[in-house]
Amino acid sequence: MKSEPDDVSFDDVLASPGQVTSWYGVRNYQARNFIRDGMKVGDGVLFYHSSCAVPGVAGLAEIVSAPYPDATQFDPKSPYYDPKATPEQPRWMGIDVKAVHQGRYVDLKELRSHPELEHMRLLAKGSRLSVMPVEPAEWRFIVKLIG
DNA sequence: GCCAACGTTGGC
DNA sequence: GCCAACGTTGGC
Repeated sequence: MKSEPDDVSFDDVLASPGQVTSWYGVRNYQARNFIRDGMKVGDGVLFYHSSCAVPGVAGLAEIVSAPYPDATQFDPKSPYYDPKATPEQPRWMGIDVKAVHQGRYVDLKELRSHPELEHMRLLAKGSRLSVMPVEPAEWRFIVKLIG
C-alpha cells in the first residue's frame, strides 16, 4: 500500500492510537477491487512511501478490519467526495491498517537491485496503483531485507 | 518541473 | 462503442 509520507508516513501510523490508521481516498477501481475482494484481517502489508525524496518500503503493517465504505466519498467538503456515491450504493472502500514493524528502510533503488523482485508488480513499468498484491515469495524476501 | 504511463471523460 | 483530450501518478 502506497502512502505519501507528507500525508501519512509510517511514523505517523506508529504514533497513532493503537498504531492503527484508516486507509481512505482510494479512487481507482482496480485498487478498490484489491481492497474489497482481496484483503482480510491478518493480511500483511508493505507500507510504501511514494512521491517523496527517497521512495521505498518504510515498514510492515497488517490489515485489522474488514473493508468498509470510505466515508469521505459522502462528504461534499472532502477532496475525495464522489457525488455519484450514496450510503446505499457506496462506490469506494477503506480499511484499517496497523503498523507492526519498522526495521530497516528499503528504498526503491535497492528493491530494483534484487533479481528476486524483478517481477514485482510495484516495480513494473507504468505501475501506478496505490494498492496492489504482493507475491508470497516477494513478501518473504522483503521481510528478510527489512529485518 | 518534466514526462511516460495510464485512467477517465465526453463528444460523436 | 470509439477515441482524442485531459487529468493524475510518481520517479527522476
